[in-house]
Amino acid sequence: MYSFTEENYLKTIYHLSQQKHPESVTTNAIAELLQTKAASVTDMLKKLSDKKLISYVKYQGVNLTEKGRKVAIGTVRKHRLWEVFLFDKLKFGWDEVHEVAEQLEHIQSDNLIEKLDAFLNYPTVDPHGDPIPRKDGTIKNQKLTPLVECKKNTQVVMSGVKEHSVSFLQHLNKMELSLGKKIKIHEVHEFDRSMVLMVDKGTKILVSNEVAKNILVSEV
Amino acid sequence: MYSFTEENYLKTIYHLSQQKHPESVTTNAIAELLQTKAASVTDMLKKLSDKKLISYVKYQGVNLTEKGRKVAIGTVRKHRLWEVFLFDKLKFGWDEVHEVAEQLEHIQSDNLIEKLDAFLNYPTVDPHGDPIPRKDGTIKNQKLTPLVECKKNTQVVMSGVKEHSVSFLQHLNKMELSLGKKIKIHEVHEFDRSMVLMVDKGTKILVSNEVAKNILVSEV
DNA sequence: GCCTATTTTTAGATAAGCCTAAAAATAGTT
DNA sequence: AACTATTTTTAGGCTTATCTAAAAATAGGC
Ligand SMILES: [Mn+2]
Ligand SMILES: [Mn+2]
Ligand SMILES: [Mn+2]
Ligand SMILES: [Mn+2]
Repeated sequence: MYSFTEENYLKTIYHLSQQKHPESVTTNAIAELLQTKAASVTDMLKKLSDKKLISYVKYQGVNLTEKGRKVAIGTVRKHRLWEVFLFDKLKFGWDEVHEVAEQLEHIQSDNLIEKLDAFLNYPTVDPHGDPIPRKDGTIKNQKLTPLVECKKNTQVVMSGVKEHSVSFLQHLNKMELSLGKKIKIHEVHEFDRSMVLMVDKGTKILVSNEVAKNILVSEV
Repeated sequence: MYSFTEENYLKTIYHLSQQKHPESVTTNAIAELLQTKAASVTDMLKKLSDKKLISYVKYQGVNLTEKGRKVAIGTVRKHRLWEVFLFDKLKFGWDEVHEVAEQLEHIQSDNLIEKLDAFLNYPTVDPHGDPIPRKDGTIKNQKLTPLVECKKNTQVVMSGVKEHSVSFLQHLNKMELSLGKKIKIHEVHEFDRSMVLMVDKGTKILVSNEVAKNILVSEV
């Protein structure tokens, strides 16, 4: 139905429009996320606009139409289901799944995605804790709190990440921090806002403020 | 490493060179299998030749080089592993797997294929009974016999198909014939060379000569 | 050896997606 | 309101993979 490239653009516009609501998405922002040039983005925006997938006014940025939003969410759904497959079944690391899912998300077969969903037992979140859109396009968005906002002595569960970069995920691997771990905030250092955590009742570990800002937790 | 299109051309040349040995593969044969035009094929042959993937002499047809054969076999390996995944894990029918595997085979990640292979428990044949090339490029080719060559009262196991079309596979579904079934040749009608089979010691079924020619069997 | 049907290649276009460089529009500052 | 820095678009090209139509090569019959 839609090309590899069109799906990538729509997904990118979708992600950007989630970030800075309710502003329109800019040409440069798209170019940066897609690692391409602004001129190329303008070309594609015209094409997507012709196909009624976005509403686009020259120089004013873009917004997804309902039609475009459906395609974008469908692509996000495919991406996250594949990530679950790679992580749960093939034993990829959570730092490795994104790159491969970036390709797999463009395989065209509705039947494939439905069967994959069933095979994975209808997962609701991906390996990074992000929600998997349902087939009908709805998304159950559970609000997660940045670890940094938690007070001393509270008990929480690590449930997501704000930053998705490979280097950040690998850093968490080294710290043996992964989704599902029970975390108790043992101490918060005033000086640099670093936190001492008690993980799964094991040894205490220290995380920097930068790390604590990018870990998302939920109540026990 | 190699594009979607290049992989498809190399795989097609490989399949054609398997069929009619030791002749060179012709431009028209490639065009027909790929559902494209001869002029387009000539363009691609030049490109593949420049990349030393095929040996190509104008008007004389093509042959894969060792380098090209490796890429082709790698693609066949990926295709058949994905078919096993779709059939065994996602419960696709054997008439449905080819189309989707045609896309999945182009996902670029050596790691993915190794992990998929392990997940599937290192299968040796795909859902059509075709051998899966090993990682090192070797292929264990067990010789299968066309059912039509079997004599009355012999007992065999259905182990492959010669024809891979969706309509033939669906016809076999209707007849409840699938890989692994034990077949005893109960009778061979002289008139139209149709055969009466006893399947899994159940009821007798009649298959036409056309069908019997395209079923491959091995000894019990 | 020549003629003809068939196959294959060349020539010239097209479409998608990308690029650089230049021009135009916008937004922020005075 | 005018100047300027930044953003965005346009203009013109490039690459990959296609196509149609025409030209060239080949193979087979006589
Ligand atoms: Mn992608
Ligand atoms: Mn994810
Ligand atoms: Mn393919
Ligand atoms: Mn197969």
